Formats: sequence, C-alpha cells, structure tokens
Amino acid sequence: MGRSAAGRVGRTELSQTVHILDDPMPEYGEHESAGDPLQTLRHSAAHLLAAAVTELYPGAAYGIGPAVQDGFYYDFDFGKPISESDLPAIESRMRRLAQADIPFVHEVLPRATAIEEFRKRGQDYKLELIADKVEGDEVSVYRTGEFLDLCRGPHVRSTKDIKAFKLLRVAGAYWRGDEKKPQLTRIYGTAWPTQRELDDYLKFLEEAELRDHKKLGKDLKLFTVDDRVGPGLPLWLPDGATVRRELERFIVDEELARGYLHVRTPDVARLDLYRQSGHAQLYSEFMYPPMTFEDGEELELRPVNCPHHIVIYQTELRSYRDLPMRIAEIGNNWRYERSGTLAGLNRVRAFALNDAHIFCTPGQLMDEVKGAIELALYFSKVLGIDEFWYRLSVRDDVKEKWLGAEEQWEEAQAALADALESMGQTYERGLGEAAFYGPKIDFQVRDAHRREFTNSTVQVDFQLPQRFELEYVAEDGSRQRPVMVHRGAAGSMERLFSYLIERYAGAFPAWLHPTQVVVIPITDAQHEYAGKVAASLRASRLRVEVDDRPEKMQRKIREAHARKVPYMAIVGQREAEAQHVNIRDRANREVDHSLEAFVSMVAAEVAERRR
RNA sequence: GCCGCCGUAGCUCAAUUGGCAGAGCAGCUGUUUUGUAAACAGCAGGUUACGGGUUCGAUUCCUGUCGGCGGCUCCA
Repeated sequence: MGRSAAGRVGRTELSQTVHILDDPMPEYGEHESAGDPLQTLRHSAAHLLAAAVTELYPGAAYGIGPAVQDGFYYDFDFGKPISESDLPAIESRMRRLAQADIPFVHEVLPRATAIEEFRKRGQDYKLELIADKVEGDEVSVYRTGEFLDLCRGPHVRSTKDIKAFKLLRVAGAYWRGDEKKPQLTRIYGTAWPTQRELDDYLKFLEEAELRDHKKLGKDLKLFTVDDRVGPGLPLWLPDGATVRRELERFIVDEELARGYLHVRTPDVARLDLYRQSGHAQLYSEFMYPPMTFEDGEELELRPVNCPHHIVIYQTELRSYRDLPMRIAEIGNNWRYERSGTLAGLNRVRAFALNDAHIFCTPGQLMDEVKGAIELALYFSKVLGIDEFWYRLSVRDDVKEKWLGAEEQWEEAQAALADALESMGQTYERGLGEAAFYGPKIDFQVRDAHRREFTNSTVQVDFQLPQRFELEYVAEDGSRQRPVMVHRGAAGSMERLFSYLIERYAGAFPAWLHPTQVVVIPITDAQHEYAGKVAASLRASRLRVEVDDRPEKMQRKIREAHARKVPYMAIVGQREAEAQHVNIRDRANREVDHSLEAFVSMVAAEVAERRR
C-alpha cells in the first residue's frame, strides 16, 4: 500500500525538493522509485494537459504539474480563471494530441538557451524556477511537439501511450504553495494504464461518496450542523452521542487501567495563562477573541488543554516518586479555523480531544513515549484503524515559528525517533509539521476519499515546563525540571467519529452501534413476548428497540437494515411459544436461538468489543 | 481567507428558450395483523438560503450576503 497523500505533496523534506523541480515522483520518500511507470504515465499526462491548454489558451502560463496519488495536476495562469465547464474542451484536445502520437523528447540545454526558450514563450514561472531551483549550466527540458517544459523526466515515449485519463476538477492553488503569491488555476486529472483501471477508479470515487461521513451522519441521524448554531459547530444527535459515549467509556477505562489520572477542567481560563504558555503569541490566529469584562478581566476559550493540566500538576510540590504523572481529560478545545478549511467533522471549531499530559523525568521520557505509542496502537487495533502510518513531525528553519533552544529540539526529535525505531516502526519525516513547542509523532490515517488526516499524536515538550517553571524534588533533594509529553491517543472525538463512520460505512461493530438489536414482532399478538425479549437484552445492558409499529415485518426488516443495526430479533408465534428468537444479522444470515443463548451471545460480543 | 462549483418541501430530485413550483420517500389520519429488504387510501407540506437589481413577469438573468462541497493555505 502506497503511503503518499493525494494533493499533499511538498510537505516533507524529500518531496519538497522534487515537487519544485517538477519531478515525476512526488511520493513521500522511499516507497516508490523515480522510474515507477504509473508515476511516469501520470506525469506525462500532466504534460499532455499543459500542451492542450497552451494550444487552446495561447496566453496561458504554466507553473508546475506533478503526478500525485491517483492522478496528476497542472497549475496555470489563464489571466482570467476558467471553470469546470471548460474541462471537456481541454480534455478532447488532449485526446486529439494523444492520438497524434507526438514523442516526448528529452533535451539538455545550456542555461542561457533554456532561459531564452522560456522567455520567448512568455513563461515567467519557468524562468523563476530556473533562477531559483536549477543549479549549474545544464537545464533538463522535455519537448512534446510545440510544448516545452522544464522537467527532469522520465516520460512515456509518446503521447499515444497515455490512453486512459480524465480531467476531474479545477481549484485555486497558490504559486509555490505561498498564499502571498499569486493564485493559479489548478486542473486535476486522473490517468491509468488501461480504461478498465480508470473505470475502477471512477467507481471508487462514487463509492467513496456513499461512505462519506457527512452523508451517513445525516442518513443515520448521527450529527447535524446548523447555520443558527454556526459552521464548524456540530451537534451530536442521540445516536451519534451514544457512539461517542461508548468510545469515551472505552478510552477512559483503558487509560485509567494504564495509570492515567482523569481530571475535569473548565473550557476557559484567563488570557494571561495563554500569555505564559506562549499560545497568545504563537497561536493567536486560531484563538477566539478574549471575553473582556468591565473590571478588566479577560477570559479566553481554550485552544488546548495543556495549561490547565500544568496548573493541576502545580497544585502540590511533586516528588520524583510521583513521576511519571499522567494527567488525562477528554477536554473541549476551541479553535477559530478559517472558514474555507472547515470540513464535516474533520475540521471543526470546537472539538473534544482525548488528551493527556505526562510529566516525567528525562530518564523516563523514552518509556513514556513508547507507552503512548503502544496505547495509540491498542486503540487503533480495537477500533479497527487498520491502515495508518507514522509521521515524525519536526521543525523547519523558520525560526520565528518555534520556541526553545536548538539542543532541546534535537534531543526531543531524537527521543521520538529512537522510540519508534526501538519499536521496529518505520516513519516518514514531516518538515515544518512540529508543534511550536516541540516535535511530534503523528499517526496518519486516510478517509474514504484517501485524504490524509492526523489522528493520534505524541509530542515531546521541554518548553512549557520551562515557561511554567515546573519542578519536582529529586532523590538528592534538589529541584529538577520535568519533561512533558502531550499525547492524544485516540485523537479528537469528532475526527475519530468521522473516521469510524467511513471505516465501517455506518455499520459499527455491535459494541459501538447506537442500536444493537431491533426486536420485530410479526403481529400484535407477539408484542408481549417482544417486550420480554427486549427486557432480557436490557438486563444485560444492551441497547435494544422494539419495532411495534403497525407495519409489515418486511418493512421493519428493510428499515433496520438501512440503519445497519447488527441484529434483528424476529419473533412470531413459533418463537414466542418456544421462547426463541429468529435472528437476522447485517449479512442477512438467519439463525434460530433460544432467547437465553442469544442474550449471552450478544453480551459477550459487546463485552469483548468484537469487530 | 483565496479559487471553482453548488443552494427548490424533513430527505432524494423535477420544472422547455424567463410564463400559475411538481414527484417519490418521510410526516399526519384512516384501513390492513402480516413469516424475513417498501400494504392501501386520503391529507398536509414552499417567501425556490437571504437581500437588492433587470423584466409586464425571475426557481431561471445580474449583484451582494450567508451556508455547503472540492481544492489552496492551515491543521486534532
């Protein structure tokens, strides 16, 4: 399974370089080789797109056009932006060029010649790339008929090798990923070796729509978002709240068993607390304006939980014997995300983080980091997060973005890397992805559309202990500074829920499902027995409904099925007489059980949190 | 915040080139008591997101705002 993310190239050290150089290998690191035929095909399709565009829009300037997960894109400056309705014409021009069997010709030009070629064509973006990114006197270019591009290659032999492709959408994209630079028009497309694979991919996109958590959240009545409350402020409906409650119970119980201390702290604090933590200075763009009162009081909705937990740490003088101290809370965080970034439950303005802050001695750091990773692994296993990978998020060299001394960052980054390596885990590096106070290990997952998100995270922090002057008394009686580990083992409840909805397409495992059993009496005559069945299930703390509406059994089955209820217990006269239930599950298997056996079967499944 | 697209009943969608806003499902009221994925009939449901404009006439054209989707930037 490849590990790169669609449209997210240019975010790691390796791809940063190749991205700018228009390399056909925008993957994250080692997983794919530069000669990978699919990448080559897609990169060539990007050239074909640019060739078609420059024919149809003679004044258009082209930026960069790499292959990405599942396809390719190319960025253009059209003068005035085009829209999706322009894509069919571009696509048919691409097909015409493909049929014309135009070879991809590699040339190495002297720098001056290359500059002259691109100047002649009015391609200022390419001139900028040559000036900034190409060293030495040789410039590698590819020619496709009239179209010339700065490019290292490789490419397919001829345009006719590009057989199965489709343009998908247009989007704005800042030149070289900088929002202060001009915004270009990006055209996304997909390309595959065969029509069959293209069709499969388009089918996949359709199926992803059906799994989308926003659609299922509405259909299954899990959550809603309403203008009157506000964008990015989801409301958990009763069934969604039930799933969340089960998740929280599971998470909290497991953490308690692992030595975490669960606390409760308020959603606001004095603004000074965030001045001390540094958030007011370095994180203010995400913080709500403070609530200010006549007497000068300034209260701030908290963007993070750490300062509150630090205050709890400081309620007593701590001894080395108290450490490690693991303070946990599913705490609400408030972050004013820019309107354009909000997305279903994945990006919201108020969310509940499965958070904890571990205060430990430097000597305990490694074990605590490993413990946090192990906990995240355990949660992943139980919850069914089968596909994820690690990103070691480190700082870049933009000094203003980070707090603290170089050596501490090095130490923290080494600690995280060592922890992963000692556990035999491989990881990719995310340059500039660190938190402002320290590096982190992010657990990356994909949604139904294969978009990448951070779910859990483990972060090492030397800065906040310093800023808050944290201490513990060491064995020798001296005062020492603890290290902090921030970790969100199961991520935020919102993002986790969104992931699970898509992971299971709404068919949650029985332990999580809002309704574990629907009892369906065939006629009114079985209502009493149906009530007894429900009572037996409830006595084992199972969530059960009796569908005693005056509807046909077939309709009740259909509706329970649409709700993806794990078990339907159908009871007619035969079942009532035998004290049995006829069970139909989500796979439409039918089996007869005694009531007693069925109750213990489901109770066991739920207790074990079986998938 | 930026670029593109979109916004019609609770949901899914119709409504010729601008000419009386419709259907299915859901809801409500009746009838139906049923053996494994939709019983039947009736009723009700709308300031076409909101505001301005063009027009004899706007769901349709223009424009502003709000919201959603896909990207960019940013991120749990």
